[in-house]
Amino acid sequence: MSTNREKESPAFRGGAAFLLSQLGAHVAQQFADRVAELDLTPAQAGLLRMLVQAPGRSQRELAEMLGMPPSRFVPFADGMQERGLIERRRNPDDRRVYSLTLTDKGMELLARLGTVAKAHEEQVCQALAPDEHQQLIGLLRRIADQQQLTPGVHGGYRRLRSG
Amino acid sequence: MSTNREKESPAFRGGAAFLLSQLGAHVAQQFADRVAELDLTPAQAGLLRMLVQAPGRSQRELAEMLGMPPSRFVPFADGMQERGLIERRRNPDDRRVYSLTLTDKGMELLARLGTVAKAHEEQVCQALAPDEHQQLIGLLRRIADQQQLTPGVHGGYRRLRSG
DNA sequence: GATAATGATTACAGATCTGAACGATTGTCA
DNA sequence: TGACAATCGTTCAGATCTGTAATCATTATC
Repeated sequence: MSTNREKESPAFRGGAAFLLSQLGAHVAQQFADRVAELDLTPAQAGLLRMLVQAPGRSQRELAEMLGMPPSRFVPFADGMQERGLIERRRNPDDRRVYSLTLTDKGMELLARLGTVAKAHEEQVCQALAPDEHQQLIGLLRRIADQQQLTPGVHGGYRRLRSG
Repeated sequence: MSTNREKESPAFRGGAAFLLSQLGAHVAQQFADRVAELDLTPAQAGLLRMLVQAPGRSQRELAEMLGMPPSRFVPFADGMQERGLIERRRNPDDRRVYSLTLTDKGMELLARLGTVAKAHEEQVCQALAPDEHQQLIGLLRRIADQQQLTPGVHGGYRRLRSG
């Protein structure tokens, strides 16, 4: 039952899981190329998006969402602060935590990021008719929900863990 | 035109490009966890698949397909050879190149890998009815073709390049 | 008011990546 | 034939990246 020529041929192209992984890596790379023109990495772009969705989060929460250890988040946020994109503000209620927010310059860049993301979306889905495009989004959201992925948060800014 | 509450809300969950990237990372991580039980990394699993699809390729070709520099491919192949999964054979016509092939042990492991991949596919697409599952595969293949991705080859075993 | 817990940060050691070089072999061309 | 360039596999050193654990300030517990 392992040599059916008909059953095995789809395996050469992979099922949905393989295609998602393959396309995901491809799409992520293209996005990285695009945002590089704004001097941003995908993780930096992700932070901008996260800060506008829910401002005032602590660094630990943000690091958790981005899938990076807090120790790595510090120099990561440093760079964005030095560029004037984000602001660290001490929380008056708990002076241990920093509340991170976007600066005006950060919001400006986020707007340009939106333009880039829109162009990227269209370039990726060129092959699809508008109704198919919506169909795909629907299917992907159903999977994302069932897999309990946080909407709008991309935890993939880490290397694949083997354990 | 940038503050339509209706138009902006889907952006919070992301379009198809974001979902593909998010789900791709998630699915790739789950696959990594699964194949780890076979003492394999995703890249190693990919090499096994590639060798059965088209045996006798040179290391340089394989490295190219996997998206890693030849210098990194060498220790990568070393490990698999030491485990007796692949074989390096000098090409009689061109003694510079090695032709890599699967050993019996490698093919055996590849069979177990197929079982793992099948279970993974079902787990990923739990949320979808059988016809939706096929629909999704169809849409993803159309995109993959249009984006000129090599069928069955996952070039994402590299870090995201910023340039 | 002493002790434990938490957030941010730093220090450090280990893994990992990259690009340039090297030896061996083959193609090219006078 | 013989010099020269190109290719394949490989190695190596420098740079980069990554996670763990220790440190400091602040807050919760009791």
